Amino acid sequence: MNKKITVILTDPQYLIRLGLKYLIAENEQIQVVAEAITPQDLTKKVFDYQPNVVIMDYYNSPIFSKADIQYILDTNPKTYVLIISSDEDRDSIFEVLRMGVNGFLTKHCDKDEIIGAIYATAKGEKFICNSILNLVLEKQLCDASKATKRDCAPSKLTKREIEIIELITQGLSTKEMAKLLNISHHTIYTHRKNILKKLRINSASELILYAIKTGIVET
Amino acid sequence: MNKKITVILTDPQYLIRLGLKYLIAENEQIQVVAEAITPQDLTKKVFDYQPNVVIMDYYNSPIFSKADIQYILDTNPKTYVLIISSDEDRDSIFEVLRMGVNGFLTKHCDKDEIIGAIYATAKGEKFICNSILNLVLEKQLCDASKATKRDCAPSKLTKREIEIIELITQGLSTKEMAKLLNISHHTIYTHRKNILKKLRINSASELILYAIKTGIVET
DNA sequence: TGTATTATTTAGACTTATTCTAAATAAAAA
DNA sequence: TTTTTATTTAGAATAAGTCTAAATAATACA
Repeated sequence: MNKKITVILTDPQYLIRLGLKYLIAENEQIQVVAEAITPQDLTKKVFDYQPNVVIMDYYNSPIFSKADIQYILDTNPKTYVLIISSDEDRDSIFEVLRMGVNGFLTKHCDKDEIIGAIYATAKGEKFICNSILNLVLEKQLCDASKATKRDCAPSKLTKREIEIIELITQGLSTKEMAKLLNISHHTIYTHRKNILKKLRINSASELILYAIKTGIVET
Repeated sequence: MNKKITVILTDPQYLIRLGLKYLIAENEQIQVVAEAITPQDLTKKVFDYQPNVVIMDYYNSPIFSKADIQYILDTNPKTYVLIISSDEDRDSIFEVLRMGVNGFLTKHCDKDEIIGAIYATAKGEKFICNSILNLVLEKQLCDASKATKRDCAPSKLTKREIEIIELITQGLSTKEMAKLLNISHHTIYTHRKNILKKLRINSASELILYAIKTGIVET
């Protein structure tokens, strides 16, 4: 009757994976069916195993990007994502929660909270650990108009804009970019202006930091 | 004749402790004799058990202060400290290394590296994992606060130049920097030119990446 | 299908940022 | 003290970036 809850682990920290594995091994209702290291690896294994839960880290410089998480959620309706975050950085928490993940823990959570979160996530319920919950309550996800606007995050960047960000972080000058893309240097400026506006930032430095944080570029 | 290596664990993250415990349990030569949560707890247990190795986290807001580490090292000559750092702590790496800890890992290290580090640390040898080692080698900077010079390579960059880098990575414009430092904007340009020349790079982007890599600035 | 929306592209006039050359002054080391 | 290194600066020339405003291309929508 009660089928086991199947789980895929993706945390890049070996010790965390090991700890989780033993923790889960103590519970007969939950079974780790695979571990994944790369996004490609993960999407393949999610497809193969159709797990109930993917347990995933979320660092400042995530190995698994938001797009990866989104893709998994979109293509596997029965698979839910449980984030175990290493930090309590507010901004990334809200970003992740908006993506539609079901569980959110920190690595300071104890055994009961972790097991509880796995059960809840597998059922498609939300589970957010206390320390995170406090943060969430402090600053409501969307302050005022939640009914119509489900989009209080900074506007999404277009493909071209992300391309420009990549080139910027590679240190290319505006002219070089224009030449490379065979477009006017004015276009580059326009894109950049829109990027800074969308991200509500003011400088190339912040842009690069953003790119690193969101995993657009590798450090 | 081969006595077991005795270890005390102090990491506040439950999963990390659990992972370490199971990892160590697989190795007959190493034995966890205690776990400690608070500094008082730790100093008492170190005194009681006289372990070969104390495995300790080091976060940005450490539960165990530098003074705690120093105290343990000073009062227990046969006890060595192995730091397992979360990788966000780049700035503090150098601080910790100067304190005289013997081992330094990140939580991304694998089993072999961890076991190897415990062995090395227990013998009083140095063990620094590869990712940290690279950082150490890359960073040719002494911090401004009169660090002992033998501990880090002589700085290629001057104090002022590092100051400029910090401001650049904070996203300040040249004019803002000039105003802040009460110097001509030309001076800023000169510094920047020299910085780029010294680091053999060509753009602000690369400079920011450099600053992030070497821990001048946090991501 | 046509229409609205969004993304991508561009120019010209204008402003600001940066480089170059070259050197003076200050601080530290030999 | 002398020498070296660090920090500072200016003026002229050049390059980079901004602003306004809009055209075109691609996509979603009904």
